[in-house]
Amino acid sequence: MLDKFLPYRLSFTTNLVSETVASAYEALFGLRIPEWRLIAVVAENPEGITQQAIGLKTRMDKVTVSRAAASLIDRHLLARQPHRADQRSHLLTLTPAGHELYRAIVPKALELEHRIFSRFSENEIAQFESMLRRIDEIVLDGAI
Amino acid sequence: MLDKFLPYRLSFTTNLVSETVASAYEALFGLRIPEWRLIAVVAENPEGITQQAIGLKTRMDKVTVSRAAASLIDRHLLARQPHRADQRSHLLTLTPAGHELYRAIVPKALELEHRIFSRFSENEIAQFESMLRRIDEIVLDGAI
DNA sequence: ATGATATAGTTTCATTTGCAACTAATAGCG
DNA sequence: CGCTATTAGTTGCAAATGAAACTATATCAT
Repeated sequence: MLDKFLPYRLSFTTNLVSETVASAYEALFGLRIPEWRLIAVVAENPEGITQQAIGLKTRMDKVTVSRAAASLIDRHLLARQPHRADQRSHLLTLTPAGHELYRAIVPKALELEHRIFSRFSENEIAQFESMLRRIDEIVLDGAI
Repeated sequence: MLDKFLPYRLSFTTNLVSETVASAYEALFGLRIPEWRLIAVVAENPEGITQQAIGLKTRMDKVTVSRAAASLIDRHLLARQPHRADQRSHLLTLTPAGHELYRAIVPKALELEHRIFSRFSENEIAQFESMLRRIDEIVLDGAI
């Protein structure tokens, strides 16, 4: 039963992968997963992005986002720009050091991904990703 | 970058699915995920199984297993049999109430799984599971 | 046998997590 | 405008997690 139960298998595999990835980021860059996610999202939104937008995109709790942001700002990897349109929030952007770190992480992340999926063809990888997204859709559509 | 990064996608999807499953188990049976896993594993090992064997199989921390077992024993869903071969451990078995609960959960779990994967063909489901297992192999083989 | 080392399981403690309450700013409605 | 309701983000608190220390039993080498 359990062994063939897909939510269990999914969780099992994800834990394995996440542990691997988390310890690599920690060892190489001193970043935890939420911190790395913020760096990546902010890097992809060079015009700046609010914490709540990050939360929406990644489904991370706003508390998690808040704490990751605070920690990165402390370390001068992230900066807050005033947000004209809504002064409750700020726009997060990367500092030069943040950019540099991002550029250093990306190739390592891709390399790691490549190793984890080393026995998959391009085609299989695409298919796997598409299946994950279909599951997301189903669950998010509330078809539960 | 992040959006296409497979360890991230995997974690994203798993979180969605796990939240769904966890709240269903909690609401329907008052069980947390580790507790449900113990019930299932013990049900599949009617001759009894030790906590450490459960930990090995499921990769749950021994503390998690210990606490889930204690809680289930408190609720008379699980019982400890003496373990002749090694008295540091016990063999966990289901009580009649535990069996009954197990028989009640299984169809609900399958139904939920069915809903989550409703847009997948049998074939796709098999393929998805096999991919997850291949990832497990790669990571567990230390090919990282 | 006897002492040294290892293992099963529990307990303790520190860390992580996320909900809920809070603060500050905004939006909507009279 | 001015009052109420809502939202962005932080802080406080309680629950969940896991590493490390601990207890009890087992194994192994002499």
